[in-house]
This record gives sequence, C-alpha cells and structure tokens, in this order.
Amino acid sequence: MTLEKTPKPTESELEILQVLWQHGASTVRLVHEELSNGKEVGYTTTLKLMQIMAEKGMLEADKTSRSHIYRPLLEEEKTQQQLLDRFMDAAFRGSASKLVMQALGNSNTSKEELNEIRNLLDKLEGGKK
Amino acid sequence: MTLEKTPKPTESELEILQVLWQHGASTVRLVHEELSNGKEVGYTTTLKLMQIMAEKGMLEADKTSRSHIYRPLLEEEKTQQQLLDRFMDAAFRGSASKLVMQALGNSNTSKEELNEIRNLLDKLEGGKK
DNA sequence: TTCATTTTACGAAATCATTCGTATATACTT
DNA sequence: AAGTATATACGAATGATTTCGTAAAATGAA
Repeated sequence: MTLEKTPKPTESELEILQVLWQHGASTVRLVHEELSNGKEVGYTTTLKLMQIMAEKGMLEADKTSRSHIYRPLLEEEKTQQQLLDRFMDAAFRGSASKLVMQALGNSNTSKEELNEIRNLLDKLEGGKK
Repeated sequence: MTLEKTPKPTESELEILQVLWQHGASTVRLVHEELSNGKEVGYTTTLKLMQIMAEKGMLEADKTSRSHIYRPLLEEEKTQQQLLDRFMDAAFRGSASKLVMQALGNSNTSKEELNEIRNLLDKLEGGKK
C-alpha cells in the first residue's frame, strides 16, 4: 500500500478547509469573504494560501473559468480524526476520557446531543461487559 | 480585573509543560531526558526553550542552586481547557458532541472511564430534563 | 476602444518556532 | 591546582507560516 504522510493543515489552512467543507467547492472570493467575517485578512493572502494548499495536494483547482474553483481533497472526518489524535496526545497525554470530560463539562451541549453520546456509550460498553 | 491574554504554548512548549505537570518542578536536565525518550533533541535546545518560556511567563526559574529549577506557572486543567476550546473551534467548528463522538469512537477507553463519562452525562442531563 | 474592476501570478518581507554552536561560569575529581 | 564534566548565556541560522505589494491577464462597462 502506498505510504502517504498524513497531511497536517496549519491553522490558517484549516480555516480554509472548514469553509470548503461547509460550502463545498468555492472560489477564492467566497472563501475570502467567509474568513473576513472572523478577522482582518487581505484577498491576496487568502489566494496565496489556497494556491499553496493546492501545491501541497490539499485542494484541487478547477481552472476552466477565470475564477478558479477550489475543492478540498481532504475528507472532513478523516482529517478531524487525525488532528484529534495528535491533539489528544499533545494536550491530554493521550487520555480520551479526560478530554471528553472536559469537552462536555464546559460546553452547552443539547439534550439531543447528550443522548447521541449516551447511545454511543451503550454500544461501546456492550462490547466490554 | 487585569486582562491577560490567554497564553498559547506551542507544540514544543506543551511537551515541556507536560513533563513539568507530570513530574513537578524540575531541572532542565530532567526535562531534557524525558523529552529524549520520545525524540532526538539537543540539551541546549531544551534549555533555550525553557528560558524562553520563563521570559513569556509560563515557567518560573528558581536560580538559587546551580541547576536552576523550573516550575510551571500555567495550571494543567485551565490550560487544557483553553487549548481544547480553541481546538474545538478550529477543527470541529465548535461542536463538542462531534468531537466527543470521534474521540470515543476511535479509542480504547476502559469500562471504568466510560462509566465516569456516563455519570457526567447523568449529571448534565439532570439539569436539562 | 478605453477605462475600471476582478482575478491570478510571482516574489519577497515579516513573523514565529525551532535548533544548535560557542563561550563562559560553576562544580566535581584526582 | 589542573583537568573534566555540567550548567547557563548568548546569538544566530534555519525553516515554516503568514502576509501582502506589485504586475500582468481577463473581463465587464461606458
């Protein structure tokens, strides 16, 4: 099997990926406008970043029309999982339960979401009884 | 109240903090040896990093003896919470439940830990019934 | 066509994180 | 005391990320 290094999007790259995951393939213009909601950033900065990401193989540019259309080549869930694994190691010395407890303890999670989690717990504990 | 920016330890800084959180105040030598278990790194590199961290106010150096003793000025849980909040936003667009589901789904969490989490769920849902 | 607008291309500056070489000071050993 | 080992101080190289200025190309409007 081809051994490919797991890509590690930087913080800025991740912001761009989030926009693309949420909106689907988009122009630099759209991505830039989304980012601008949250912070000051120049258009060419966004452009450059997206071009670099394309070089790195994180995005693919459709250049048929003047405004190129970029789509993410990284899958959202897979990427999140990789980031999460790294983060769990770095910040919580690998302890999933510590991380989960802190995540739940300090956030407003809806009743429905809590139930979803409980169901998952049931399924997991089923295998360990 | 004094408004202080939440500190953002880098990856290397976090590694050092983890050692200090786990072992308590320590010399550069000890921290360096711990880090060396996981990767190649020069002694002066570790030293420099810890000095920089002291400048930034993350560590405090007791310089009374020749081998300075560094202790962490950042609290483990508070720091983890801040990192977690940022990470949740950056990687999961703020969704605690998505993060939690992925964290649990893809890790070997013991029965005991799962029960702890379930208890927390009970407490949380108690307030929402 | 001419002018203004929008887009991409390119290169380089600015910033930040990481690494380490070298010098100097302090302590230990014989 | 002389030599060895260990520590800190300092500065600077390296490398990665982020930022943006400027120019050229493409498009749209007058």
